[in-house]
Amino acid sequence: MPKPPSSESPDQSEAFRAYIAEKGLRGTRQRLAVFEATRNLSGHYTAEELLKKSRSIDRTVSRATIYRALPLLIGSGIIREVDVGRDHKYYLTETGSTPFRAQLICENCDTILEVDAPFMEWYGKTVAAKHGMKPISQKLQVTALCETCQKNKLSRS
Amino acid sequence: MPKPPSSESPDQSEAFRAYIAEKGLRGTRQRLAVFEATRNLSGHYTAEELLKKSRSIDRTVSRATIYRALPLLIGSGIIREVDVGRDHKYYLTETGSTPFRAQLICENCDTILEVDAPFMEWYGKTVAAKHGMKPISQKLQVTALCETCQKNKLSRS
DNA sequence: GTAAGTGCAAAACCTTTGCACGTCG
DNA sequence: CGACGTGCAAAGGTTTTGCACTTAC
Repeated sequence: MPKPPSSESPDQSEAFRAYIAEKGLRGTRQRLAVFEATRNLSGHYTAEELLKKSRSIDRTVSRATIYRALPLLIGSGIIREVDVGRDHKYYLTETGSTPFRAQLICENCDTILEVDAPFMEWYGKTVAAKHGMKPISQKLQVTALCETCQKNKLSRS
Repeated sequence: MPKPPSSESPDQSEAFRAYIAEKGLRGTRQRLAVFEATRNLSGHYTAEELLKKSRSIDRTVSRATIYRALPLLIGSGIIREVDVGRDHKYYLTETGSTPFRAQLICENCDTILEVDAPFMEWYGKTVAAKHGMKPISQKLQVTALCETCQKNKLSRS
């Protein structure tokens, strides 16, 4: 049984293959490896972490390929980009929940919590309409200090 | 009339001098020039634009000084930083309005509109508290397509 | 077969930093 | 005077790109 216990979402995989086929793109070994990597990652990860995971599936995946694959994965709804203004961006494998989510970020340890914020849809529509604009997306982020870091800060000062 | 119509806010200037004095810093020629530059800029500007304006007041201001002055200006409430995930950050001279403002950004032409969003304060407090966190700041941004760009996009395709 | 995709390494880009000199107080 | 601030230029670090080689279809 040389078959490793990896892919467990043949449907999502099909969705991805369908997406790239539809766009006239190619299902290369590397692209499929990067896709596979997103299946095996949870939480918020960086491009670098995606590269590492992808390479554990296919050693030939390069950093450039990761960066070239990211727009495809985002466009096909496989992953979501989360930019919290830090040095590097984070990515998140989509799980089918609302696309309207806010981020609660600890300023000290950079931990990110995703929280549903369905009213964002209404807010975006309303505000955009008020200025004759067509809403595309909305972003809501709360920077705070988590319990652990609150204690550490206190004991430090 | 050789006197140009520049500084018109002696009180704000005092507030800045007080702030740096309070922090044990120095009121150097360059710092005051950068401050003065913020008085003569409106809307969203970049560090580079602030440098240019500052140099029009004092030729000796360097790019490094701008970047070193920014945290001071932000800390003293003179300007506010607006990071919309573009290549460079934007800065905005404070006018005394609510610090709880959302940004409405045109995805195509990058124009930024500031809109009051007072409920952000409540939202931040509530969400943070729900996770035992202490809120620090919140950010709400709506990406959209402005009227002009909507027309251009249509006529282009 | 051929055009899209890939790896490598260099480029890009804003921002930060090290260092020696200048200057505020 | 002495420490803080400055200019210059080089470094930093993620993401992008040019180019020649591969490869999916």
